[in-house]
Amino acid sequence: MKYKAATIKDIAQALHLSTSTVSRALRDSHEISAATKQLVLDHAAKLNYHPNPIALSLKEKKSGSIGVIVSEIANSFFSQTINGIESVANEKGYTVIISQSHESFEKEVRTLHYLASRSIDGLLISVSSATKDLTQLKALHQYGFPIVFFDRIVEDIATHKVMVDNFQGAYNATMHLLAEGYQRIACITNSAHLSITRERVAGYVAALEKHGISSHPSLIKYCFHGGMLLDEVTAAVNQLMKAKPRPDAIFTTSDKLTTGCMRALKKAGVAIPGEIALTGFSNSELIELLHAPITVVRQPAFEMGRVATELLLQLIESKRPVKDFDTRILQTELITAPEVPAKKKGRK
Amino acid sequence: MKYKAATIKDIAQALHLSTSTVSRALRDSHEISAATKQLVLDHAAKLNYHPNPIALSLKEKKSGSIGVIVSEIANSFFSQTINGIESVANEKGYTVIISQSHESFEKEVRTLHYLASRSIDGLLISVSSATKDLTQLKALHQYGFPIVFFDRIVEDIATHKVMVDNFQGAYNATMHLLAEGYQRIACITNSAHLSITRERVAGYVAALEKHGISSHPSLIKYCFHGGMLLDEVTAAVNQLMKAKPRPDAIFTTSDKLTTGCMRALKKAGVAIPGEIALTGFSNSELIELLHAPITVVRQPAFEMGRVATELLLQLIESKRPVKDFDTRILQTELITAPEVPAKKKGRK
DNA sequence: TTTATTTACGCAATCGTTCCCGGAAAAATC
DNA sequence: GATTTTTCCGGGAACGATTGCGTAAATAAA
Repeated sequence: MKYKAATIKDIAQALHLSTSTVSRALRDSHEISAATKQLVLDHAAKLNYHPNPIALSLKEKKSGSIGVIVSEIANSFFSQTINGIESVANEKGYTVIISQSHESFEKEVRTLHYLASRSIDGLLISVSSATKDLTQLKALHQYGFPIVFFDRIVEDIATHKVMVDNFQGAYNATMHLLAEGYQRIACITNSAHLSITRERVAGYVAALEKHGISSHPSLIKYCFHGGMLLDEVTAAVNQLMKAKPRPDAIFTTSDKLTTGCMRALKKAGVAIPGEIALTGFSNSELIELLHAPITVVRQPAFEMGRVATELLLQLIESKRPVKDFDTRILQTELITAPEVPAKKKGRK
Repeated sequence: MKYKAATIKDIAQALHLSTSTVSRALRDSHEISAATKQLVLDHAAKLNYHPNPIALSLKEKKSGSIGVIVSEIANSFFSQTINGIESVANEKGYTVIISQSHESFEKEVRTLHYLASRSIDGLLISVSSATKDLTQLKALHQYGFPIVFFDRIVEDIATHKVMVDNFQGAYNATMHLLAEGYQRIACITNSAHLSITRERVAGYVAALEKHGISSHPSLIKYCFHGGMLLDEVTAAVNQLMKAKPRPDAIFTTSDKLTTGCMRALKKAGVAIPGEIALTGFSNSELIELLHAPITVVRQPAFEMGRVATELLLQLIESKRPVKDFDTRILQTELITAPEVPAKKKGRK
């Protein structure tokens, strides 16, 4: 199916003009007479002419598109972030190309190569939970390629970064559980490679210590695949349920882990919050409809997307190499569950 | 921040060769000596050379990317569909450019123009609930531009289409409610413009008639914005709750409507399924975690994405104009709620 | 040795657009 | 009427890569 778009040359031939004249007429140059301009414009409209963006890109040495790599689109947090990214990008006339790593390092690297060779002008990335080797990213970065990290940061690479105050978010959530009287709080978290994992676990530990409770390594479960594999989460939950003094609460550090944990508990027949309380990071809009009303840490995902994109475009459009980089920290919000069963109150 | 990629010319100059020789060496042409090939390959690796896809696109007159327009990414059904689209596209070496209409006709038209002028090779689209004017789409189609419709079809335009058996899905869901003894079943559905609305409502009506129940227009509520506006759904629910003989069940025809309806019922303090039963289309993975276990119609979203993309690529890569078009109908699945409260059984 | 055939490479056009020059005709100035 | 200045437009290179064609040298066949 061949579909041939009209070119400047078509207009030129039809009107017995040169391509330069047509080009200038279309760009409303001052050195073209009003009569000729009108002629060209009319004919262009008749042919439904649109400048070929690919030819433009080739000349301008920029594609007008930015790449985004996230682990999963089917994740409230990321889809909200993408909405933020899209809103800024479209405002500025950029196209957004979204790719998913599905938490696989190999897929991430493939995607990275693919996007980079696809002539995108810059990259927004939240690394996969499996990412430990940074050579590819570093190479791209040292090459002068504009990259902005969001959510899951890579500390080693000097560029703009946007994230939430993970420590504080986790701290608040844990403090909330402690305030409700829970004492033995477990934590199910992501791959230990991730910046967000370290920070969120640190916040959790700090909250416990604030209450004079020392954190138990056996109560912190790392899920390498970040909740992508339900089995992994289920295993973590089951191990926790078998601990000698059973934990009375679980704090989860991501969307998939929160819902995965809930799924595992439901399957195991453990009542929330009757037998165990649950609190975690989540941007799902369905939280309030869940069978167990839980308190969640919500991230300003849309805002994060906006900020990251603004920084990236700034990087792309900067005339000279940018040397000092921003790290923007946004605040999370603790959305407390509408009603906490009375029996739980004043448990301490 | 200028980032200059190595070109074929750089290699040619460094090695005192012509660009043609370098190009042929890289493409492993038989008319280049093994020695020269090795030289070129080595130098290309050293410079981290990658062919400029934009230059290629200009020559080949194809961009190697396809556009996708959906109403919302943050919707389980669409994000699953996109995963299917991505899987096929990537297999075949195509890039996917995703855009959202947010159920706005204006945004859809803007996006359409934008994508079309962005040199995509083809388009996959599920039209917005607000789309009534088809001139833009028709123009593009008559122009010979490859388009495949999925989910929300446009009947007037002759091209490949992929959808589920909406009639049957709705019929099954309604029959399920009837089998459980519900008699007065309302329906909350999408904009009346949409193909899926007509078909699903027809399935609902047919099931009622099968049981000798005539459908009441007052029990069918059309939400123009397709659940994007919670207020609209809430209003519909509230009206239904005030009907003289109150309906004892609601059938919803889309993801957003199902959860929106549940939200409205919860706010109104109406118990599900105690006071009213709910069944509807939904691809959300959180359904089983909701406070009210409901039966849902699930669509093979991933599969739909795959099939639609295969058809589109077939259209794009076809040598001559395609004249006869496929309409693929996939089957839905009724996922019945795990346990239905006994009191509801044998209500009739 | 002469002719025919490979082998191995360079030249130049092409894709669609922009933009630097250069220049003819018209208009303005002296 | 002669010169200068505008006005308006065309020629051609450039962006990065591919490819048909031409051709020198090297090799094979006569």
